[in-house]
Amino acid sequence: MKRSLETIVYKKDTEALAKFAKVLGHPTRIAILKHLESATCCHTGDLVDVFPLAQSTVSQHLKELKNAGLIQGELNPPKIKYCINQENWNVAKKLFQDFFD
Amino acid sequence: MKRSLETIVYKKDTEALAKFAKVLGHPTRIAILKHLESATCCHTGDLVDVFPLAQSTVSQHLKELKNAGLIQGELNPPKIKYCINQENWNVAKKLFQDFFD
DNA sequence: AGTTCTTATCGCAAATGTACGATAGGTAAA
DNA sequence: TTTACCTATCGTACATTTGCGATAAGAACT
Repeated sequence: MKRSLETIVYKKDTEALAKFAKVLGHPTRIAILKHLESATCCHTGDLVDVFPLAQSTVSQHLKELKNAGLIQGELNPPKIKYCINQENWNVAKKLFQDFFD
Repeated sequence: MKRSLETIVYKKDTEALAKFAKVLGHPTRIAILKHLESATCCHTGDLVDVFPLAQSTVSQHLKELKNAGLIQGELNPPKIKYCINQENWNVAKKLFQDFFD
């Protein structure tokens, strides 16, 4: 990508909203989140069973959701239990609410 | 991308939400939409002045927003006036609202 | 120690996204 | 018709994303 020299700086809210939107911009991740909402919590393996995707692929999506802060995983050896991160979920919710008027 | 043979089919709402989110997943496009919200309408040239981006790049972002249905352009020769497409805007709004509880 | 179970990470391939300059297209006015 | 203006599209380069299989990492049990 030929980029201009300086990176464009946007308002914090704009950056934050775009970051959340980007992570939501894939149907699998939306579906994972919906699943986590309804199931309260679940393990990676459960999700691998739900989607016709490789385990590594599901794990990657979970990683991105975790990086964005939308989910969190707590150890429950040898499994990991993933849940919605309610705090950041509300942050994202508010950003979208404000954006859409 | 080595893909599995069959494409995964998601629920309609999931697909639609992901599509909107994807388009919102870039700070420039968020900023463009915010600008269009406040200015009611504006021309491509105005946006080119606002962002330190090439005219072709801005045009490309506008095209994606148009493809997603979030904006529409009406001819106002030799300029084009871009506005929020309120109908689809409301569709997106509702999808995000429902998603976030 | 080794075994098993679960999940993360690595390395690769292919697709998609982002940005630019250059060029084309379309309209209005000279 | 030529000129000027505004916008879209083309072609290109590089970055990022997506997906897979293979491998590593960690904990619990034998």
